Amino acid sequence: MTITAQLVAQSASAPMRRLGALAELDAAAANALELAVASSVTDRARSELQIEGQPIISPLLVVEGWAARARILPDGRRQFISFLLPGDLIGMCYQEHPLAVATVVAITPVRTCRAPSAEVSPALRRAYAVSRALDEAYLLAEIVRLGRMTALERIGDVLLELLERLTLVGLVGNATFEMPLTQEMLSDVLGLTPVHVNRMLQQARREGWIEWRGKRVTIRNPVALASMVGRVPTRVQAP
Amino acid sequence: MTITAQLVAQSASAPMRRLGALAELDAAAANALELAVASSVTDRARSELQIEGQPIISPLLVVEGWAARARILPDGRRQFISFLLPGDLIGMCYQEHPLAVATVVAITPVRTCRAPSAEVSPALRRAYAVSRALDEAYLLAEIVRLGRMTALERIGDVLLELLERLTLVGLVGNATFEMPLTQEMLSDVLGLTPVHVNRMLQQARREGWIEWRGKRVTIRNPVALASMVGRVPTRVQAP
DNA sequence: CGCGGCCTTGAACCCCATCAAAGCTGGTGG
DNA sequence: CCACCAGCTTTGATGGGGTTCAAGGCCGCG
Repeated sequence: MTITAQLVAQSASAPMRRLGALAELDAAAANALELAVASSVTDRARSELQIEGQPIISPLLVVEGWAARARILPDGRRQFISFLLPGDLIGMCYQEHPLAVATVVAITPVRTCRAPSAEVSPALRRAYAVSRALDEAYLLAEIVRLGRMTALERIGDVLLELLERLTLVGLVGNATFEMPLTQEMLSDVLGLTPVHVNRMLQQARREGWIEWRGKRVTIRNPVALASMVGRVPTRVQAP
Repeated sequence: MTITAQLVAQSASAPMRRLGALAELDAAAANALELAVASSVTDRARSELQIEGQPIISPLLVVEGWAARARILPDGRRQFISFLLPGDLIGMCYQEHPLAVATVVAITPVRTCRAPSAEVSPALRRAYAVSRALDEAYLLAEIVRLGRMTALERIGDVLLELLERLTLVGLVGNATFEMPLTQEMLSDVLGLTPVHVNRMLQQARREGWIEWRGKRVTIRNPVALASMVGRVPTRVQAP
């Protein structure tokens, strides 16, 4: 990679970086993305970008910040379905009159824009398709975590997933990344209580798996941790 | 519905019934489906229709029988991701060179056929889109089950989901349906041990929620059970 | 009649939940 | 610059939901 290309990559928006990593984008796709990102809006943390059961007006792209897809049971129990990171698509459906199947809440202030139509370019359509396949793969991973992993394994696995996904958008350096989640939010995605997450995190730190100070997380030895929790890199298409 | 239309509906294949319920099919779609179903093949129970990490040759339609998507951890722990029922799609992706993200195992002898291309008709494409959206909604439901429900609630919820899905294909009469699952398979989808599933099933029977004799399951009062486990009908598009 | 697969039962244990309270930290205003 | 406060993290004690291990019972089938 040339120095100028690097600079471009650094300055490009997260959606551009992510979708560009998923499929080779042509000029039409790049232009459409740049245009879309230019008119992005910011929502406050805790605001709801989509509400379960409500119609989806337009699919969105996360430009900056974190969000989560959540479901709430009638008695108040809350489960996070997945995290939405910069570059991720929200509510991209192909059926008519789509309804949101989960509520999307902003974890940090979140900047989003409307996702350009797939019609814009075959390259963009391909990128969307891969993105969608990845989304589904991560849902499966979440199911396995919740169904068959211990608390400690869940924590290691979800952190490795975040590392993997943030790497794709270029937000990781030295196995270290910004982590805006509270322990309570982690517990909501891991199907645990905040108290137990706290204790297991302490153990993970004590045993030297991870470092977590302030809002920065470092995974000490990603390869070793991956083999410990039985994790393999997520792949949805043959090279 | 006229009597002849009913007869047609009864004699139609499961994919035709299900996809026809998801979107109004035109003649092109119906013909393509009929043609595809005509050349279906049967796999023995326990055989693997797809293997995690392997390329997907062609998307399939389940014509008859049950299968499951599964993931196995290195140490042998197994988690079922979802059940595949008659009329369901398997491995329908839009990216190039797709890889299977889970293993598909036959629970009963399973008859499948290649899924006709979406190019065949806009109606078929619409049906596929709705089917896909439903699949995702059921994945979310599974995540909530595993993350935030008690064992008893998980059992009630998954049985209601099966009732809902089988109703769509016309395989339910009087809240009763054929249930080829062993308790071990149920435990694999519910993230529990077979022993505990057994005990909770006994409780569910004792308290009169369900009846389960041989391979037939009856849900005594679906509406009451739904409100008890906090379940709402799955909807992915506005009317 | 025997056998394999599935269901059932018992006892002991442990992981994680629950409830409650105390420490910490970063941001805000005086 | 300090005091204050809200939100987050940490800690302790206790209890329960689910697991584990092991054995026994049932049933359909060859």
